[in-house]
Amino acid sequence: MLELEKELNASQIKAVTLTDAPLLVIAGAGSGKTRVLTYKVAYLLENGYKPWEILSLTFTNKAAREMNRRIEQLIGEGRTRHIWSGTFHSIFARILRQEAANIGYSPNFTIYDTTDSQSVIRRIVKEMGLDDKTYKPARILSCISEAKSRLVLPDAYAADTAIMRRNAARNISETHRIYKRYNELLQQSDAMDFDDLLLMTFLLFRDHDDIRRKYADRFRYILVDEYQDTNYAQHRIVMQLAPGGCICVVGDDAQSIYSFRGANIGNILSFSDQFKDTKIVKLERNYRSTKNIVRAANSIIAHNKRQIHKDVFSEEAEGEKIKVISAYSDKEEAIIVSKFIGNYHLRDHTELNDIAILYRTNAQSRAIEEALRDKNIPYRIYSGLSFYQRKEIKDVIAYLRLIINPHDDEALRRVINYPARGIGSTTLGKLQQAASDNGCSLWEACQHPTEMGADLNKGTLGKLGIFLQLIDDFREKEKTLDIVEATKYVVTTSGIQNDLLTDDDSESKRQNVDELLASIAHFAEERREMSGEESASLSQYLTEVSLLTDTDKTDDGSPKVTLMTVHAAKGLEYDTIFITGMEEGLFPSESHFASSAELEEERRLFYVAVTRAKKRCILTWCKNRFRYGKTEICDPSPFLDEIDASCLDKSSKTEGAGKNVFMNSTGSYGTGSFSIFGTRSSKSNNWHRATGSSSSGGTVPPRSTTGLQRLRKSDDTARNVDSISTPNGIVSVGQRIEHGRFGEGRVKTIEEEGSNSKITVVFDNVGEKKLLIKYAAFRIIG
DNA sequence: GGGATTAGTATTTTT
DNA sequence: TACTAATCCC
Repeated sequence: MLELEKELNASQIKAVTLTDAPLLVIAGAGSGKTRVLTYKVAYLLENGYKPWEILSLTFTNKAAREMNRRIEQLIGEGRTRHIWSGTFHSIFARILRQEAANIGYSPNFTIYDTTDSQSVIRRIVKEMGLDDKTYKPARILSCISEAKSRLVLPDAYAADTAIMRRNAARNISETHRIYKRYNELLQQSDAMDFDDLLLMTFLLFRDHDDIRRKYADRFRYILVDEYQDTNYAQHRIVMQLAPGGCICVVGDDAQSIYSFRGANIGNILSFSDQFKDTKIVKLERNYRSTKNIVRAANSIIAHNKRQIHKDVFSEEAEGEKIKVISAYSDKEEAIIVSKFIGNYHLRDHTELNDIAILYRTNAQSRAIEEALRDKNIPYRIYSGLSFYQRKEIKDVIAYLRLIINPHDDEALRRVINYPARGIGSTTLGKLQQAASDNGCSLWEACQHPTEMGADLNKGTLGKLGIFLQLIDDFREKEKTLDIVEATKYVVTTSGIQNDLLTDDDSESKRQNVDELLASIAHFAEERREMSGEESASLSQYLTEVSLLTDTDKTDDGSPKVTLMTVHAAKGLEYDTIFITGMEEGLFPSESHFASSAELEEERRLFYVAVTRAKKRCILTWCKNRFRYGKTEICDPSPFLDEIDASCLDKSSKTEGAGKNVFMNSTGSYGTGSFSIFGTRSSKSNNWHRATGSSSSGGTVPPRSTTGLQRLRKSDDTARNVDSISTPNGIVSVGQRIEHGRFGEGRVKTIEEEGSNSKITVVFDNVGEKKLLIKYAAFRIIG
């Protein structure tokens, strides 16, 4: 039985138990939003709703997982399995695969990522003979993306005079033709881009009311998290699915920071106009931060005009004042931050895991990384480039994509001559021409090149034939092998393995391919656990991977300071937060001075940054910043003046500035003075990036065998041992550990198998599970 | 087909 | 400055 009164405050209880009217929950920062959502699901389940009648939509995989974990914790594992819980994109991809026949797609359609989409556009621009200086792929794609997220199809796009006029003004008046052609090519390749997953779902429901009704009837209750971040398409689909208003959306307009990606703050501001008789519940008590931080944050956001009024308050301690510190340069700024961290760690015993350094742009991380390295402070960094964006990974995945969907032109182009097999750009050009002449995919053109008018010589035809046989062979093998075996087969047979082995500096690439294989194994294992299916399909894996980002990658959890952009920090919290680069033109970003709407978004971004802090918040800015190869003179951010002066530590300003003069003239501190972790060889990768090539970097001793050799060896060299070194410390048989999802348990056996080492653990509540050390999130408790 | 040079460009990026 | 992508040349 749920004990709501004990666990929740009055407005939280209201948000949980109100189920007979459309509900808008305005959840201030740190107000227990996830708590409310999980309790609400539990409450629904206790009040007659079946798991499969609940649809829970989030924006990130991480948020989805966190929700599921906490619901399980609340009501036990078994009952959550059939809840439709996931990201908009993954849930809709699932529906679209099920209903693919109705919209002219196959159930195995490919999901194109941004790179694939841009490459298609690049080709179209070339094909149409347009100037690639003005028709830049990224620019055009963002136009198309914007149109799709507003549910504007190519014909309507071309007919929209406002759009056409705007495009003409921007010198890209042919965009509508590119848009149309782009859609044709995607359809022909049996592929959808990210925006299509939403757009197609909308069209499916709009044009097939029986199908819409099927889902609308099934989902008796719908929950949507982060509603301020929904775009128009998502908003409309939600309306299609919840015509009766059995819906609860949760969000905070003050934390809307993704308008540049189409998020429409209006969706939450006007929610009650869209759904009749909407009830609004405001969660205003902040459980996260000190009074001082909440007051400071309120004073910042008060400068915005467009918002839903709320009184966020804290009942926590008064807390430290916010420090504002100026530095002479970005280098000094970094040194000051690392110095503070050293002090906090030594004097106040602040855990490194409880500290985060935030910045507006990724480029700012470099100086900070250097300063932290100098002081041997370990850090993890969430940066832009995803593991899955790496060339070697994309290559392998392209082969897998081709197995599932041979019409996937982008995958075919990627691998037709990798590894090199003598099918160069000339041949590809001819095939491409044949394909567009015949309105078919490249794959079909490859099947009958001569008939389709591609004039290839005997030798080339032979090479092409070998390639086609290779892919056919893969398609055959895929039917019988499980996904890990199939992928290994692809890596060895395609020649990728050989290519990576003959290249001396491919060590990290080999490791990455290894890691990919491990992640596939992990995926298969997880699927077996979750759904009880015998084996996961390649198609499922590819869907998951294409909708995955690097922030979803697991980390070993060892003590490290976290570095990331403010955007990436949304939804997270830390005891101590540094916000660096508080300069005019950087934060707020200079391109945002033009419109007040954009300045308000920057201000919300600053609000998000400050409200990440539980106890301590330090703001830094530099008088000089090195940008684009030049040192620029900077003024402090106007946002600094917007903070209520009573929340600021007055002494910090002068103190910081004074010291900087000293540091500037001396260049740096001695490296040993803040070496809190002893000296480590800079070669050993103690500070590996979250997106880095090796997830076992600092703790597992380096091996001399190459990645692929190790991988194959590890299959038959698995042996049982008594203890093993893991990123979380040494684990021995008989020890107790705590796992993020399974709770506490005792280690039964350990299989040493290189990077694929596993431990078998008997969990108190969920029984025996095998965990892959590399990925499992656990800690030793005894 | 692949290495080397050069030109261009540079927020934020849940999917 | 530093990275990527496109093109050039062998």
